[in-house]
Amino acid sequence: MNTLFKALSHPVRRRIIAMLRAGPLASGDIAAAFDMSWPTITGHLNALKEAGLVSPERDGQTIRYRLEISAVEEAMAFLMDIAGAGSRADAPAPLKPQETPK
Amino acid sequence: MNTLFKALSHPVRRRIIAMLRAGPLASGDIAAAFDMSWPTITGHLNALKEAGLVSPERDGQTIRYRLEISAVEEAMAFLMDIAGAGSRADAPAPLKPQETPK
DNA sequence: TCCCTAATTAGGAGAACTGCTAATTACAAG
DNA sequence: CTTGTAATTAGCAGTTCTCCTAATTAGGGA
Repeated sequence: MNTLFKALSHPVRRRIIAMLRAGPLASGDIAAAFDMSWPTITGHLNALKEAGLVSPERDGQTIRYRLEISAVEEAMAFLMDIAGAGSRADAPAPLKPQETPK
Repeated sequence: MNTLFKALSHPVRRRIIAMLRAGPLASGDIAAAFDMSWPTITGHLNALKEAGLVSPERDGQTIRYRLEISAVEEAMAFLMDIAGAGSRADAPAPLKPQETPK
């Protein structure tokens, strides 16, 4: 959960995710879409991978990254949990604690 | 959008948001719920405020923070946009660009 | 084997983040 | 005005993030 939101907190990483909506892309194709060095993009891809947001698949020389919807849904679940209960004092039942930050 | 996800990326800030689901709370009451100094919590509240996730209201000496659902919904909209279009190659229509990171 | 392309890892500089203590502001009440 | 409580701002140390260039790994083809 922690790495998930941290991964989402950088504009370049969010844009990479948006690119992958249409389907898997090679690392190089992603890097080419940005005005940054390829190693920097690799770093962002690693952050996304660690968060479970993407997964790499090797195909010969190229490595293609696929978007993992389930991770996106996990983040969404957290937000729905909060948006669901308004700021009214008569909230129904706050649900389970669901997170216990150290 | 940027500050929004950045605000959500810290466990303490997410827990503060979760606390506010039930209704507004005073700064001191929030600080008391954590094992950290009050000024540190003030810092987190400022981050949440800048992201539009909470808004402060003064009432005498105390300052109460209220959760702003609309900001939560904004973040949710971004995620739905992505989860909506799967990783299938025949995606319908990627929607508007909606974000153009520098 | 040797070379080329695809991609990652290593290492480091500079900025941003996160926590603290001390000092300050804001309000209420005597 | 002075005192006390609520809360923020100021300033600083240590850590993490973000970007770069240089070096390295991995695979495909001559």
